[in-house]
Amino acid sequence: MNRFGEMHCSIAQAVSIVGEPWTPLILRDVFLGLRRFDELSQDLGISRNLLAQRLDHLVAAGVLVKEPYQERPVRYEYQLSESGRDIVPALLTLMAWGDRWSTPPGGPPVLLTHSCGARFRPVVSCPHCGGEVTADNFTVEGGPGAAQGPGTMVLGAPGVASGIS
Amino acid sequence: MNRFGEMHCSIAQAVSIVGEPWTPLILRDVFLGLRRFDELSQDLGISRNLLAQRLDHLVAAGVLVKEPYQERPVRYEYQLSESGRDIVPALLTLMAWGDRWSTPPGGPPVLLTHSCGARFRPVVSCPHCGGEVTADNFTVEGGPGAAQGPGTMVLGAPGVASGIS
DNA sequence: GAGAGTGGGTTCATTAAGTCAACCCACTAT
DNA sequence: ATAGTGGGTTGACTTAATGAACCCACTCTC
Repeated sequence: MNRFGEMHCSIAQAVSIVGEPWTPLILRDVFLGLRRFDELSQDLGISRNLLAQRLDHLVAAGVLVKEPYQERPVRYEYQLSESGRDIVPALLTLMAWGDRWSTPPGGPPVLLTHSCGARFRPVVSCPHCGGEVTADNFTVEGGPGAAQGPGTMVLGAPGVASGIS
Repeated sequence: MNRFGEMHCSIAQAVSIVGEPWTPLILRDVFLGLRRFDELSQDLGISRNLLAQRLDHLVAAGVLVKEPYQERPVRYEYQLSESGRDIVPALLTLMAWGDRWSTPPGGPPVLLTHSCGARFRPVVSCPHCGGEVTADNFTVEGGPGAAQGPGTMVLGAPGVASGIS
């Protein structure tokens, strides 16, 4: 796609797909039930050609699937694919951060309720111990796919670690 | 800043700050220990004027702080502020998603180790029950700050819910 | 004390991307 | 036959990103 897609960094990979302007909001709307071109166009106020381009990109990336919901005339709707559904929690963590650091007047625009019944604020945790992950309590090191290249100098040297203030 | 900042949506708020091209990668690098203009410029291969602009933006948004680390001549370094440190877990979830759906040949470029000792893949969970949050097991509803406006139609009507397939 | 080096930028011309309004087409409903 | 709907495309205009060059204050080396 763009140059981010060529970097050996999973953040860059994710950014090459969901880092384009509007894309996270398109995914949010599709998740929330808006599936048709015109609904998205109206809700977001995005220009229609750009919306068409973004949808194409997301379909090509496998994040959305485009399916006809009627014949004559053929009409399409967009839905989240498996990878699209899998990115929803990541969007939630971004939302939680936005809520925390730039809450609009009146309080948070949305509230979340988990299937356990609790209203919750999403946290990132370690699946082994269940503890929350923060900038201070984990380390990073180069993995098997680490490589030198643009955007990855800092990881090129295996063993580089961080965190644990 | 841009039009995303005016939307009544916390995802849009987050996107208005970290959704600009390069910004997530700048934050990643600063977190990993690159703090100086030239280090960032070299690692990312970003043009220098754009890097300067992004750093200014991030400092203005309170995500980074700029501090002199020597006098005569004055030299500055950038570090994560509290809100900057708080966004790191959100970047991890994006990274995990990138790892899962577009792993580069050779495996994931980085490995994470939690303070509990386990090598882990970050998951998003509900702090009350500890259970993982997926696209299928939570609901969304308009909160006190919900408002009509561009980018928020779907949330304007309180009570809109989703999830729980 | 002349020249090279370093850190942290700014300026400028070129190219790519986003925006807005208008248009198009296949079909349906009235 | 006319108007409406869904899902786009086209084209002119404006904004943003890129790459290379330049600048300045200061230090280090000879």
